Amino acid sequence: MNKRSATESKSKIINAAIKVFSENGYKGTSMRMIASTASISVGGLYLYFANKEDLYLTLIKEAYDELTRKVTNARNEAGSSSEALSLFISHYINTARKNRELILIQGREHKFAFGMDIKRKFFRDQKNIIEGIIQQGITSGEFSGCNVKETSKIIFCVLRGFILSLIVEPDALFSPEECSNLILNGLLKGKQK
Amino acid sequence: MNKRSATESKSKIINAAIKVFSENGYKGTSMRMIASTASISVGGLYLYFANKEDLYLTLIKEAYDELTRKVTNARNEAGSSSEALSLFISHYINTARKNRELILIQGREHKFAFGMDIKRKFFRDQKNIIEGIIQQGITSGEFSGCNVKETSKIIFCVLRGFILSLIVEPDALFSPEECSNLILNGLLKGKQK
Amino acid sequence: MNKRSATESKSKIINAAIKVFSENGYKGTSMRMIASTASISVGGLYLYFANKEDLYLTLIKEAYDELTRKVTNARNEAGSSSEALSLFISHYINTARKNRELILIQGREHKFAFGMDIKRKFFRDQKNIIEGIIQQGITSGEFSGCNVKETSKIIFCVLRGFILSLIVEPDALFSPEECSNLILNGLLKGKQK
Amino acid sequence: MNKRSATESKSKIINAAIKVFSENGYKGTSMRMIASTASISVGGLYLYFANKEDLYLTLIKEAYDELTRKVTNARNEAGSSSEALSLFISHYINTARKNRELILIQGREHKFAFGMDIKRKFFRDQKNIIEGIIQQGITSGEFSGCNVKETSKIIFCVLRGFILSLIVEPDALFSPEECSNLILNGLLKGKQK
DNA sequence: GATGAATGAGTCTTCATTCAT
DNA sequence: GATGAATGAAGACTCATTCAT
Repeated sequence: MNKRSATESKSKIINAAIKVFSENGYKGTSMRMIASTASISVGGLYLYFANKEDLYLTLIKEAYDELTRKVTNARNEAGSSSEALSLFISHYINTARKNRELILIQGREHKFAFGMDIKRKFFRDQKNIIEGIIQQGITSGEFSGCNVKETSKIIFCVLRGFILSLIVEPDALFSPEECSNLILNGLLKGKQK
Repeated sequence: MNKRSATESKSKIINAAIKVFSENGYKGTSMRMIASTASISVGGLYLYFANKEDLYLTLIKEAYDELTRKVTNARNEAGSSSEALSLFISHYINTARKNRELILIQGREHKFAFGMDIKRKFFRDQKNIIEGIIQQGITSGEFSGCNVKETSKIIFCVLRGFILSLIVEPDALFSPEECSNLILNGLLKGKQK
Repeated sequence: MNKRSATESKSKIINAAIKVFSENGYKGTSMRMIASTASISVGGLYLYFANKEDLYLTLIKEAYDELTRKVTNARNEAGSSSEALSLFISHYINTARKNRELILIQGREHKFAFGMDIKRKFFRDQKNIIEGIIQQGITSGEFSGCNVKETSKIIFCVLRGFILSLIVEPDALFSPEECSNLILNGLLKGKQK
Repeated sequence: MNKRSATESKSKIINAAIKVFSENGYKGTSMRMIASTASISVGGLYLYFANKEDLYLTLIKEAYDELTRKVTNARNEAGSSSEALSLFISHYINTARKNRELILIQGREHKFAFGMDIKRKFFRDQKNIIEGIIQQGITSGEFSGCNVKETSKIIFCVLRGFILSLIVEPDALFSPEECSNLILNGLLKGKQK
């Protein structure tokens, strides 16, 4: 019966849960797995979280909030729209890379019966930020007059795909710079960079 | 008690399994769910598949093979590299859209203890095809001299993200044309289309 | 994996459940106890009943129905009101004695969160029958003009107490005849029997 | 961290336990519930009672003792046997009504693995008192010559049923007077009251 | 071939009890 | 005295798998 402070235990649990959930998904993770990873008893888990769902939700909420905070800043720091988009992309990707656990964002195996409101809000927020950047670029004459909504969906999908690759297939990871470059300039020749 | 031919039963099971797995994930799907969707008995499932894993593996293998077949053709049908890439993208996306279940490809909730070899091979194949198209475009002077490996990873990530969106958030879906356009031309002004 | 017919298994479970619930109460009974008493696996229980509550409810419903049926007949078979009451009492007590499990009727340990509607209806029905008998006895001049409602409550309480004694303290059981006698004649001397 | 005297804490716990046990039964009551009702820590409970069972036993023992004390007096206060019986009944019922928690006496959900000796002794004592009253009434010529043992069992059952009704179904409660009246005079006409 | 009753290990969750502070 | 974090066994329920029919 190791006596730890409440906060210490809670953070041990959170870290363990992030690790185990991200490796095995929601359904594939048992409370026992989390407990043993956190070096705590099964019952101990329920001292800090009402149930498995609550634990999971806490996790993704935290991850979302952190990413949203960083990414929002990106927009404000930038001089031009190109720069804003590049910053957005690299913030997003670097945060995801560091917090491999962010993959949770994309968790999909439990039918989204819960937590979907959190997730949807997050996705909407992200897409709005991208749309804002692109719209501004078009208005300022920096970007060509593309379909804003479609384009931001595509960009968002690159990032989503990146995160999924973090778990599925680490070799698939690319650098933020190359990504910005492709999105800004495209593949075809004849664009003055 | 229905007397069906073996193949008929097997295909009923496969279709049911695709539907149910794609909606609920691997862990979220029970053999009973598959059986009842296939209008067959639980025991009947084990007449055609050794176990749940075997059934799942059969499924993704088939889905992969079909997509690979279609996508490979894309390359051969095309006149230019741009066209090849556009065809690849639209084949990929349209197939995925039609076979919503393809999302299985990306399924991640069961620790990848099995089936990972199949998946990895599939991913590698896909990326090789894209790399081939890009390389050819550069060689022929059609594309600018980008980093082939990185670029194809990014393109692959868009597609992967698209598939994930199929389940997660249908609003996020974009059109293949817009996607090809962005990838080919980029966002910045000043490219003659 | 003994193969029994569905009905056979279900009745084995019901009998086991009656026995175990009546001995240990709702909370004090585990599904494992019922399963092992029924010589069936734990999972087997859930083939026939959705959950513990469902099993319990089925039981008390059946017990109530049987008792109500028997007791209703009592009234119709009797010639006089005295006889009707005596028959009611002996039917009630004998049925309860035979189905020791009837005690479930009185189960109280789970806060009555469920099943209370069934129980209440049963109690109301029983009391109505007694009231009917007493009222008729008064009308016909057979009984003295007592407070019908109060009196039937008291009689009902004797029966309820009898059933509780079945579990708590078998020595406390009395004969239906003596009970009828006391209720009809009272303790005081000077009544011509 | 409240500094209370030991006796103060102990009585707070007892009161809380009476309340909670009587509402939820033995198995339905958790130590945490008692602790929080008593505004004490979980660990604090174990400072005064060895375990849950000990706490429960202390409770029913106290409740029994109180009732026995009151009811014993009844006998001594009375002039006649009729009066003694009436007093016994009203003391019993009124005490029970006031201490709704007395229902614990009848608690049945925990297999009676423990506490049964206490309970049995209590029941035996009560019945002996009733038997004594009846016997005396017969000897003195006040009561008719009924079967003493059977009759006292029946009377005891009315009281037991009354207590059970306290929880199960408050509408079923009757007045002590009516009860005494029925038991003394019976239902049939022709008795001079 | 096909059925579906049966199994039992495994899942989430609760709770009496202990003990470092 | 008092606290409350920690434990682990036990409970309700699920599900992949088997097998008698």
